[in-house]
Amino acid sequence: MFSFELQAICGQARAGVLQTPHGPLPTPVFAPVGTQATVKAVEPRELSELGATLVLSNTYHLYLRPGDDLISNLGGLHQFMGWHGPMLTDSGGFQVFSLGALRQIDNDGVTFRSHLDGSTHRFTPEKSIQIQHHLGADIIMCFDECPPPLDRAVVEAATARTHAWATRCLEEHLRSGNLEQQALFGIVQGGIFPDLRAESAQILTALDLPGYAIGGLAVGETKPQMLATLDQTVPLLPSNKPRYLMGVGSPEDLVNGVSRGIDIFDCVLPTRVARNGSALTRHGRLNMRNLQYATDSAPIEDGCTCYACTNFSRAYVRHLVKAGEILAHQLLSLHNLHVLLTLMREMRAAIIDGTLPAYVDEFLASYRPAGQKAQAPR
RNA sequence: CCCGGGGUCGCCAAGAGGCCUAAGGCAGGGGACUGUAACUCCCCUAUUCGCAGGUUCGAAUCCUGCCCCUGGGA
Repeated sequence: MFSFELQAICGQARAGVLQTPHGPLPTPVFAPVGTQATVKAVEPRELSELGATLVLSNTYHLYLRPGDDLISNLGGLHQFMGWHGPMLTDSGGFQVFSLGALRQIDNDGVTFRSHLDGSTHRFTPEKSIQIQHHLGADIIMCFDECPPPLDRAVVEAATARTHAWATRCLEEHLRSGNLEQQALFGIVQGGIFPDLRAESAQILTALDLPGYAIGGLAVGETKPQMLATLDQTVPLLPSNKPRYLMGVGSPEDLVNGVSRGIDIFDCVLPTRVARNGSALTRHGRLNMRNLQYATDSAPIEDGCTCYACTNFSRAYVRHLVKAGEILAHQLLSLHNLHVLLTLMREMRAAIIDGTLPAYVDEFLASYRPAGQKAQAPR
């Protein structure tokens, strides 16, 4: 279980397959985020139809509500949410820091207040692993501290803590005897500081975990800083194990990540942005509220084969968005996930064909990142 | 016809002589969103207060006339 086999390598990029208890997971792969045991506005059936293979869910949220023991008693997270493919749970570290009010960090763990009712809770590395055992995802994550990436002193302290916690996570995981059901991934921290990243990678790889994540990116640094950190950090991770870039990303981030040797991504962006009325396309982002789409009979994205694009006009989608209709969330989430999942499939094929560099060049040449207005080709 | 009430941004609505080149909300226009606190956040949107005069150093605010809504009575 959890063997990782590389099928092809193209530059730094790899195409592989990770074996999980819920089936083989071809990489590179993008995982839609289902924080509260649901990918918002998307049915598991639709996820399958979109070709999603890995779904991320969340320790912090499910611990607070409905409770990890409840989920465990009902047969685990797969059964509970009706997703029967590979699944990954985040450790709760990121959420404790981004959501939990009045958090107090010490070397043993974190005390925080629930964002739901203000009640006080405490996560330790052991607790996070125990919760993740209850949930039962195929891939579970070490409890880490995700600091703002630019403040060296803060990053240094957080990285040291993350290392100590990783050891405790592994010990707790070993104690559980769950090694055949769940793979525990480590998380490299270090912000944008090469020496801290190197130290982090070295300490964590020594634990010989079945996979490694790069954490602490896309949280405030610039794109060039993120790419430089990837360029520097990825080669320090074992090449025979999956590499996971946490919380990323946008279409261009996926392309840049895959070409730098990342195997797994997750991101709320496609579904969150969908709920706020934006469409991702392979040329850039479209704000579907814009007046220019009011009478536009073209699909969201020309040539797209998703359900939203093959059945509805921009004018209709804009109407749904403006009217605050739930279907707007559904159609845009579907489309945005389709764009990213298709992108990943195409890149995987290009790696196997050995044509990834050309694919990447072509993609980036016609892509305008958010902030620069995308063309809306007719 | 008589007696009241009212006319401030597309809609609702503060304001009652100088702080009004007029609050706020909605709608509208634009932007944001990267290990998710879905339906959020940020920016923009009336030199003008029914119309015309007048009083005043100064009027959306006071006075006069007219127009238009609205309640009651003939």
